[in-house]
Amino acid sequence: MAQKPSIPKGTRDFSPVEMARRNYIFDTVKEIFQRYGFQPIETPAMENLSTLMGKYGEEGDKLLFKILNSGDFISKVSEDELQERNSVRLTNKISEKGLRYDLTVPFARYVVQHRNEISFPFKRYQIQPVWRADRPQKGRYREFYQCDVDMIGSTSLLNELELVQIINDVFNQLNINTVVKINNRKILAGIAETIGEADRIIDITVAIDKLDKIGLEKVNQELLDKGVSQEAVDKLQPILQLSGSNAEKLDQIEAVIGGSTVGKKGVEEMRTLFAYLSGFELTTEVELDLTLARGLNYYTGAIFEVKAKDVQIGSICGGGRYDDLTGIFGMPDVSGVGISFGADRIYDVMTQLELFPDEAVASTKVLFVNFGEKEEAYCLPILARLRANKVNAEIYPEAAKMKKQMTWADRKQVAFVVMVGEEEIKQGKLTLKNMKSGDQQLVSPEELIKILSE
RNA sequence: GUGGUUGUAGCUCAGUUGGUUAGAGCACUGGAUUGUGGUUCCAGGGGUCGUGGGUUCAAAUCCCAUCAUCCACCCCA
Repeated sequence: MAQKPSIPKGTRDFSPVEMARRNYIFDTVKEIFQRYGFQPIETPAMENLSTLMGKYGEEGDKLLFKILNSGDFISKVSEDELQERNSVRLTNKISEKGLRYDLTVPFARYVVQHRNEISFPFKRYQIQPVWRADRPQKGRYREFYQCDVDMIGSTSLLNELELVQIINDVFNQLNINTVVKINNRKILAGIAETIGEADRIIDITVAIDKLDKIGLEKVNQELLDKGVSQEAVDKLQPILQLSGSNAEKLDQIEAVIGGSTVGKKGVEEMRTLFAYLSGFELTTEVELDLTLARGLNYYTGAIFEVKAKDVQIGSICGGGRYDDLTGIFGMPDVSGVGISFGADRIYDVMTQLELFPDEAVASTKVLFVNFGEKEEAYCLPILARLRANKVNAEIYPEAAKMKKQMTWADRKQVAFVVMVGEEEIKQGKLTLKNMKSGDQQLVSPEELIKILSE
C-alpha cells in the first residue's frame, strides 16, 4: 500500500464523467466568449523565466515552478556559487524556464512578439492550465485551468462593460448565483494620496482588504502598526464605512478624495461603467466594493472579482485593467483589460450545488453484444453503416458472458443494445433493446439505422 | 513560510479503560437466472491497521520521530 503509485500534491486525475462535466463548462465559456467576438490562442506550458519573474510580486516568484536546464547543468556552476547556498542566485544558473503562472503575462508576451501580425484592438480568449507551487487546500490546486478573456489596445470603458456582461452570461447559463465586486485601483491610489501616504498604497490596500474578515477596529490597528498616522486613519473612516447604492458610495468617496487627480479619475471611470451597466437587466448582482484589492500589482484601473453566493469558496473569477503590461516587454502605452474564470473552482461549486445536467455525460448510443465469430461477421458491416451515419456505436470485443456484457453496457450508460444470435441471422434481422425502458423489438438493419439515427 | 486536523479493505468509516481470530456499508467475484443489465436473495475474495522506533506479558489503541493528507493563515482562480 505504501508503494501504490500517486500523483504530485495538488494535482488530479479526471475520469470520463469528470471530463464530460469539465467540458460542459469549457464549452459554455467558449461559446459566450465567441459571441462577444473573442478569438482563441494558445501559448506554451513553459515560458522563459525572464518572462515570468518579477511580474507577480515577490510572493509570485516563489510560487513559480522552475524547470531544470538539460544537460550537466551543475558542472557549469562555480564552486563559490555552490558554497554560497543561495537558492535564488543558484536558480538563475541552473534553470531558465518555468511553467506558466497565469495566462495574462504570457499573453502580454505574445502581443509584443506578434505585434505586427495583430490588428488592434485585439480580443482573445485562452483556456489552458497554469501551475503554482502553492500549498493546496480547499479550492486551491497546483495545476488548474484558467479561462481568460482579454482585450488589448483600447482604453474604452465599453470593454469593462462587455466583461461584466460576459460574467453575467456565463454564470447565468451555468446557473450559479454570483455577485460581481468591482473596484478601481485609481480610487485606492487616490485614498492613499489623500491621507498623505501615497507610497504606502500596498500596505493600505492589504489592510482594507481584510475589512469584512477581521472588522473595522483591527483594520485600523493594522494600519497604525504599519506606520500610518492616526490622522490619516481618521481621514479614512468615512471610506471604510461606506453605505448605500453604488452611486451614493461614489458620491461619498468623491467627497473625501476629490482633491486627488487620480482618485477623481477613478471615481469618474466607475460612474461611467455603472451608467453603462444601468442600461441592462443583469441577473448577477454588481457591487462597488472598496475593500477589493487583488494582489497582482499590474492592475491600474478597474478590478473585478466574482464570488459564488451559495458556496463558501475563494473567488471563481477575477481580473482588471492593466495599462502597461506590455511595457515590461518593450511595448509601452498599450492598455488592456481582462478577466479569468477559474474552471476548477466553478466545477467545485457546481458539484456541490449539483448543477450539472445529466446530458453533460454523453456515451455510446448502441452496443452490439458479442455472441461469437459467426455473429460478429454478421454484425460488423451493420456496425460500420451505423458509424457512417454518425451513430456512436461499438461492439463488445470478446464473446464474454452475456450478463457481463449487459452489465458493462449498463455501467457505461449505453442507450441501446443490439443482440444477434442464430435466430436473428436466419431471419436477416436484429434484436434491439432499449436499456432505459427494457423494451425489445426485432428489426431489419435498415430499420435499425433509421431508429438510431434520429 | 506559520498553525492545526486526520491516516484501519478499492471507497466511506466503526473499533470501548491496551486483552483471543480487526468489523460494517458500498464496490468487486461467483451463484439463484446456461440469450438479457439496472431491483432482490445467497455465498466468497480482499487488511504489513501510513512508515520507523519505544513503553508493555500484550499495541489499531499509549509515547517519540517521520511521511502523507486535509483545513486555516499568507496569498490567490
